[in-house]
Order: sequence, then C-alpha cells, then structure tokens
Amino acid sequence: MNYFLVKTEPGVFSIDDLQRVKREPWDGVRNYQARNIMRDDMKIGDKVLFYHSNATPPGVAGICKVVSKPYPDASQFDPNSKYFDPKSSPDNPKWVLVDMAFVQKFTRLISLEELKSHPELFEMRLLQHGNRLSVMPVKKAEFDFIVKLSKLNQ
DNA sequence: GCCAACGTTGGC
DNA sequence: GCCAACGTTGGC
Repeated sequence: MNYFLVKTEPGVFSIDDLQRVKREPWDGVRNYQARNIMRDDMKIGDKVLFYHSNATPPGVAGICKVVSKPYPDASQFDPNSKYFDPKSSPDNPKWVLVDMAFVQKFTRLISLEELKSHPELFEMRLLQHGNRLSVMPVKKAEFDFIVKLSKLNQ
C-alpha cells in the first residue's frame, strides 16, 4: 500500500463535503506531475491525507482513500467548467483522476505549524519551501506519525 | 494584498 | 530550443 497527500481549499471542497458525499472524483488537477502521480502511482485502497490549503489555519483535516482506477477527468471536456481544457479531446484526454472516498475526519486539525515542529516530518514534500504540488506521495512512517498526532489532545 | 516559487506559453 | 512574460499556488 502507498500513501499520499492531496490539497484542497476547504472553501471549494472540504473534508466535511467529502464526508457528506462519501465519494468524489478528484477533478481539476492541471499539473503534469500531480496527474502522473494519480495515474501511475495511486492504487485502489491507498490511503491519502486530506490537507486544507488556503485555510486558517492550513493543515491536515482527515483521511480519504483511493477507490477507482485512473480515468479521464470529465471537466476537461466541459466548456462551462473552470477546468475546461480546449487542447484536450475525448479521443486523447490530457487529464486523468481517481475517485476518493471519505475515511475519517480527525478530531482536531493538524496545522501546518504543528507539522513543521516535528523533526520526524522535516523531509515531507509538503514542508519543502515553495512547494506547490497538490498531489504528492508521503512515507508510511510520516502518514502513521500524523495519524498518531491526531489522536493526541495537542 | 503581498510575494516567492515555479510551471506554462509563445515569440523568435 | 531559449527565455521573458505571464499565471497560479499558497503561506503569511
């Protein structure tokens, strides 16, 4: 099993939204590196940290999991979507996604500040200065450590 | 709202 | 293929 982290702006789609709808196509990713990770590395059953970006504070809000194989992101073909890509076509889709399903909302948000305070997490891609990738791999040890943090009172 | 860090685009 | 201009991300 592999582990990952995905970013989302809670004003657009939050962990509460995922809990409500249970399952969601992870659409709108328009970065080749992030796409390749979804397409090539994510397998059904993989666990994913659900990160709230552009939030106050930003941080890991819970866990979701991969529940589909990669398939074309429908929003790329929709001229009314903000994710429309005129250079893509159904014959030759540029963008793929996987479906994510709700697993758990943490009882408390693990803020970016708190993540930065733990040497065990210093190597996380998320914490590297200037990192903007919205889909990234996470080490099992890092994943487990963050889950453990979520169970502490602070 | 600012700005650093990048990724993308397009002229040449 | 280079590279300047531009756009986006995301913390602060």
